[in-house]
Amino acid sequence: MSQDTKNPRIYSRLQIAAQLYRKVADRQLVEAAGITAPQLGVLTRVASANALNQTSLARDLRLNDSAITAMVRRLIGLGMLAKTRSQSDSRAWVLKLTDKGQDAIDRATTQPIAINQLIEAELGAEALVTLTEKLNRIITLCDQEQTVEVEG
Amino acid sequence: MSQDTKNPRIYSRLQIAAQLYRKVADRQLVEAAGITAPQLGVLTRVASANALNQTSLARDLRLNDSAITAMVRRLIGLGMLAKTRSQSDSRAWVLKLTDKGQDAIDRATTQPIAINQLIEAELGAEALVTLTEKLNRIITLCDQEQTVEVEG
DNA sequence: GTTGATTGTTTCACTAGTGAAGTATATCTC
DNA sequence: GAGATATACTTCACTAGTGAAACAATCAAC
Repeated sequence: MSQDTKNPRIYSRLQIAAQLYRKVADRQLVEAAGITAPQLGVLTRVASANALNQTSLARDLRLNDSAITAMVRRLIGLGMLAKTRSQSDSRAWVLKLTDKGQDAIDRATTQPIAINQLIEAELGAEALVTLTEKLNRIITLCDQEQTVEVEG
Repeated sequence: MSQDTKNPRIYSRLQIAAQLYRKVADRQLVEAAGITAPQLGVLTRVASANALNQTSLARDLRLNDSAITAMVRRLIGLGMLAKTRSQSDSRAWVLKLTDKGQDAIDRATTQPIAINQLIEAELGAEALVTLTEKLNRIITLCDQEQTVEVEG
């Protein structure tokens, strides 16, 4: 009984926070820009690079190749993204924003997303920094565990 | 450019940390106990209650009713869980652990899950507490945003 | 005691992710 | 330059979640 209140705490808090944050952010983002939070992540990455292929995108966002395949398909379906064959490597695609995709980014950055502002304001700059640091620490530890498993 | 390194930082760090943590924890848990982390969450909740129905379970874990329907179906498929009609309310099911389900919990609590121990050890007790507090703060803020939206 | 609202559960269509296996193109090596 | 290896991407089957709509059983009110 005290076991299931000690150990899983962090894990489950993290899951609940991430899930809930995404749910609320999605709702507000879809309202403001017609896209979800993960989709905005893809679009902004494509916007800031200048000839991105899917494998690099996957690495940048720390996602699976197949997650990117699906993501890109949806975004093309929404008319936010376009892909053309790379001239230097005919296996690869070059991803480009459409006007509609740029528009979505603009709307998402112009209209403030309430939940982001609320969390930033309530936690304060300092707490945000230490929180980010701890999350990064967790990410690093997970990465280590993964490589250990693969090698061992 | 400085915009997409400022605002989405927290959101995306949180998502990446939660996703990665789950991936690693799942791998180690499946190895140790034959179940995933969310499944362990369900089983331990069922174990600690004494006549749980799905709606209460959903509330406890902060999940959708339909997520529970699917979760329970999978766990029954694995032979970890059983459900019988409630005698007091014939719409509801009463969830019960099978021996195999109890066994999975035992194995998950006996064999330490490396990633949990690593994170606890590396962050330290104090940092864990403040991290949990901040995650709870985020959860509360998201809850508020949700109820505001519904009412407004 | 019907009638109407609420509650417990399911189904459906969807997003978002993993991992393994397959295909096609590039690249390295001899 | 032919063969082995690596890389870019897709497909498939899966877990895990959301939200809306439906259905049946219960509960409250009249």
